[in-house]
Amino acid sequence: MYKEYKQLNLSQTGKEILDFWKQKNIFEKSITSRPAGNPYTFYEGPPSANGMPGIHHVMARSIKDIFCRYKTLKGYQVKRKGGWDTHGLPIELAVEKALGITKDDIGKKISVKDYNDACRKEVMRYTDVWNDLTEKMGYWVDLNDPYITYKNEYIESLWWILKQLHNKDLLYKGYTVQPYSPKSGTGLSSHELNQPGTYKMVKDTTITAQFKVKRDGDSEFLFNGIDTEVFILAWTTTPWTLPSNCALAVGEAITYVKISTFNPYTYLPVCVVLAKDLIKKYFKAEGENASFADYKGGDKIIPWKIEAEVKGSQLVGIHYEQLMPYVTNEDLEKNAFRVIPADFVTTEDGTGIVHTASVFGADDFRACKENNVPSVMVKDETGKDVPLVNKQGRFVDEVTDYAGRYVKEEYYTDAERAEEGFKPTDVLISIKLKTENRAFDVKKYEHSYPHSWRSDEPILYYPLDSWFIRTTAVKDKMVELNKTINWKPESTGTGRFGNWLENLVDWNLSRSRYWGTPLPIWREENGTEEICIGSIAELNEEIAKSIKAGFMPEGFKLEDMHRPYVDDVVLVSSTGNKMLREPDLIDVWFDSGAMPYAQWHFPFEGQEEFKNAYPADFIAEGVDQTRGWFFTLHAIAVMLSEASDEVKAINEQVGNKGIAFKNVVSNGLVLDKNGNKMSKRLGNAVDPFETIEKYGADAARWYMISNASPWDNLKFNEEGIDEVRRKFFGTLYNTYSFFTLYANIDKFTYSEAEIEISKRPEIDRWIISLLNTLSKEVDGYYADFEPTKAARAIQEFVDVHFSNWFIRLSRRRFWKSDNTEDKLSAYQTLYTCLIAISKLMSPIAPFFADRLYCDLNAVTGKEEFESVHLAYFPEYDSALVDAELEERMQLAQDVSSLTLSLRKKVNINVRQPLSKILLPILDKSFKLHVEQVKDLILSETNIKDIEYITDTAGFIKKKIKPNFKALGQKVGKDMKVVAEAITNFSQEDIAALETNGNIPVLDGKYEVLATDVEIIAEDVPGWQVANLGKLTVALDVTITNELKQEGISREFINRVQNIRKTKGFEVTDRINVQVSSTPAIREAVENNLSYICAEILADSITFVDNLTGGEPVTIDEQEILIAISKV
RNA sequence: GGAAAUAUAGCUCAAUGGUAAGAGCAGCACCCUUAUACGGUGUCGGUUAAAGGUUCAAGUCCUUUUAUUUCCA
Repeated sequence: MYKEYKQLNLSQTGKEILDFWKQKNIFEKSITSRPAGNPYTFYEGPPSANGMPGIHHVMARSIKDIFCRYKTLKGYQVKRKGGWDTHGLPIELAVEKALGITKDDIGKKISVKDYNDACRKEVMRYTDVWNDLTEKMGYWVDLNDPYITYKNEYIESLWWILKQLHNKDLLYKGYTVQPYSPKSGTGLSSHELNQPGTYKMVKDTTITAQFKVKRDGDSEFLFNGIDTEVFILAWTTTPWTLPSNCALAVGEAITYVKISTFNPYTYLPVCVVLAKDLIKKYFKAEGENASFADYKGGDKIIPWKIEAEVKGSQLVGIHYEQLMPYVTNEDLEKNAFRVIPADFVTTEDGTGIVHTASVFGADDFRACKENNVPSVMVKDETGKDVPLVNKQGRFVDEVTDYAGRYVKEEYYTDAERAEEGFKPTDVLISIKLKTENRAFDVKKYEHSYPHSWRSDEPILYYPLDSWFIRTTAVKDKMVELNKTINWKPESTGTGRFGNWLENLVDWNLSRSRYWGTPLPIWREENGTEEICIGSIAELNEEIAKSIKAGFMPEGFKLEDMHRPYVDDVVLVSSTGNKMLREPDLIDVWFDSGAMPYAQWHFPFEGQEEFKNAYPADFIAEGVDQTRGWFFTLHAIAVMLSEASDEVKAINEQVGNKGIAFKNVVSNGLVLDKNGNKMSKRLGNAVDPFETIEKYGADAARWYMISNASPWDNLKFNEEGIDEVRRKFFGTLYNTYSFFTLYANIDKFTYSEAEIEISKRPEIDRWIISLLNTLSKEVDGYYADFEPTKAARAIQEFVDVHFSNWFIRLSRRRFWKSDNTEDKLSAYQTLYTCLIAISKLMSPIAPFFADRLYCDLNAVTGKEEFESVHLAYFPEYDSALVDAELEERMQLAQDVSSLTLSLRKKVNINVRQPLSKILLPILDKSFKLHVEQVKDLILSETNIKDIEYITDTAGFIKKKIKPNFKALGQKVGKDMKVVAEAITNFSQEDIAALETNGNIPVLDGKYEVLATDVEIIAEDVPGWQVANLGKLTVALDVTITNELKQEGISREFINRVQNIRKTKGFEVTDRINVQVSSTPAIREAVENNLSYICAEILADSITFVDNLTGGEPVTIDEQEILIAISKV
């Protein structure tokens, strides 16, 4: 007996199948049953278990799961090692929140050790929840032996990688300009800067400074027609950066003007350059072209005059005199103090020319680097280059006038600021520039400026030491190899990722934190010697030397590679000096990007595993990982392909040019149903557990996959899941219950010999043909990482073709009580489809598919596998595909549909038989095709016969339409006239074209062939007619007395069947019928008695007057009574 | 500011440059059913985000703009 169910319950099915998988170790078997020599490699991007999983994780993981399951069906061995991302800022923040501390308290209120212990616990906090979701959603990944990024082995692999890079000079120390708090002496992360309240309105002294143009070949044009000095004006809100000025930035497309006027403080005649759009900010309209001769120093109205206009691009390259020449050198004189182009320059405010101090602004730093402008720096006591402002925020001694002064007023204590004569440094600079004829405008200006959330003081943008990976050294290779990676969607690879690679800068690895992978670099204090440690063994060797040198205690052993323990390690240099570890941690993205190597503890262990799983065939994550995981995987793989002999050797063996993954699917976001981001705060986040519990994982997965391509954002709507449940799973479930209903009655166990496909009836061969076409299509879609197309194709097949055509039209074949070959054929065909569907859908809906597969197979034992996930993908057999058959079945569906629409139009319902339909013959093969599906059409539409007519009698009215595609090449620009001529063809013209095969148009300019047009039989005068494309159906609506009686008989059958159903009779129960009837109905029933009895399984129908206890029913507006009883 | 994606019916999505822009869902009306909470037929619903351009022909190609989103700065 096939298992029968009361109703579809996907949630319950999911739970039961999950148990079944666990008990029978199906996941393990899905791997061990495939040959190790045929691997398909998947990398799991590690999630962080310190946050709860959301519905978007179900999305991302469904995609991963689908392709892994698909490849298993295709015979590959797909190992899926799980992983956990355990380091990073979110974990630190969670711990700080939980403990109620801030970063400042680390090392004070709480020891670094306790802090790190707390992180270690925090990071696996929701592991159980994650594991639970993984199981319930049906995501198969090996959680028994996951890689965990905080483990010593994992970190050791990272150190090894870093050492490979260090050996090839791909790891170096430099600096970046970052937000910096002098008070607390630390850099701030962008996260910290994004805290609410960090940006505040402040009033700063601002200076529009005059930079004196050097007169030379480049600048000569500026001196045309004037006899004063020429200055470029640049505005700054941070006057303290002026001694560090090294360039002026202009927008190349911006228009600038040269203006003659007087300096408002020295009253000297000057000529200044600024953006044309900003003239009114600096000059009063009344002063324009006023008399220069009449001007006296101190006049309110200062005369001015535009001398010339120039484009920014003309200014580029002009040299100017250093504004505040405290520090200079040969390099600076030669390469700095010039005008450079920059894309960030606007005419929003200031002068349209930006004062650039490379070490005190991120944009400045970048622009100067791009233009090879050196920075204004001094040497400290160790000979290292340092900026003119020290780490406390004070000017260095070289800036003689302000040596030791804080650059920001807020860094002084309130007492100091209250002292008489106290002036902020910015003000002192202003005064100096005013007297030197170098300030054009000085005023207070209120603007928003970031503050440190710790000390509440304005931050500085300041150059901080950082360790970098020289990714730019392998940029070209990264770009080249990226072109060999298959991106889904393609645009993410060429666009977002490709552009990112084109504009690659060196990877800043440094993070000033506590919980993360420590940088394995020890340095002498003066920086002359450094060592990069690549393994624990190497470290121990170095420690031994250090113990010998007396720097470390006897017997020291590093148990945990994290801080603070690792900071206890002091090494000894070749010259006998102490070497301390560089205090930075490395970017957590390096952790996850190194997982191909570190997950196996390569190269210390797992060489075989690594070799068999490198590179990945397939990875998938959200599109937000493009510059995260996707990039770090790619970057590390490409660098190691250059830097590591071990990796090079393996690349050679496996034929890898240096990539980490071959195929990558980057999925979009999951939004709420209104297209808003899901967030806990807004309360619109969908709980994945609730969803799975309510609808089942299969419905959720199918919905997400079938609804939109993975890379489009998904607007998650619960109603959509319900629709999927009803429409797809509901329909499929019904096809299964239909099968079991009759198969159990007939004891069909597929024990009979297979009926040859060629001997099966038309409809069976048709659905088998479609099924094979479907298998091929779906296979192609999965192989091409197009799960949405696969799901939609399966859905369409199940709903439209399988359920609503094949089964509907085959129903009668199952009722027949005798076990004919036709019936057997119907069973075998239906069964074959169900089994194939279970396999095709199993990657997307793994639970229901397995239930379907197992329930069927439990009776027949036709399949040798205990789970659909151990089976193989349906083989496509081209011999079973018959395109013509598929075509004519389509014809049958279309003719039926048109006939039904005609019935509706004239209000004759389907139970009323009609004598015939009329089909105009379009071409010779048409009639042949229709004849083969005639019976299907007739029974579906309840029509007695089909007649064909040709147009020889001039009976049919035809319509002609130009075929634009065919005509386009022929007539080109004459299309409009030709099309009009064709549309205006008379019936005779059309007839002529049909008989001759061609007809001239436009006085013979063109020959129109039959293939250039579409001819449709539009109308059959006097008949009810309907059209669909080229197809036309005419219906004979005459109802003879005989037809009428047959119609009544059908109504009668319908009423009896309804009564059977309400009375709960089995479909096999035989009955006796008593009727109290009108004469008309009695006559109709008696004339069709044997037919009716056969349909309703009646042994007898007797007519009685005044029947008691019968059911009242209405047929043809006549009331009668019917009583039925079991025999 | 840079890069990318998306924009088609109330909703979710289709539509090799080829001329009536289609499905499903939802709504409405009628019908069918010894598998079906299914289905059928009809109806309602569109300035294909906007504006230019290329072309005999544009939802589709090009340019600009707008909106939403993501990543980077």
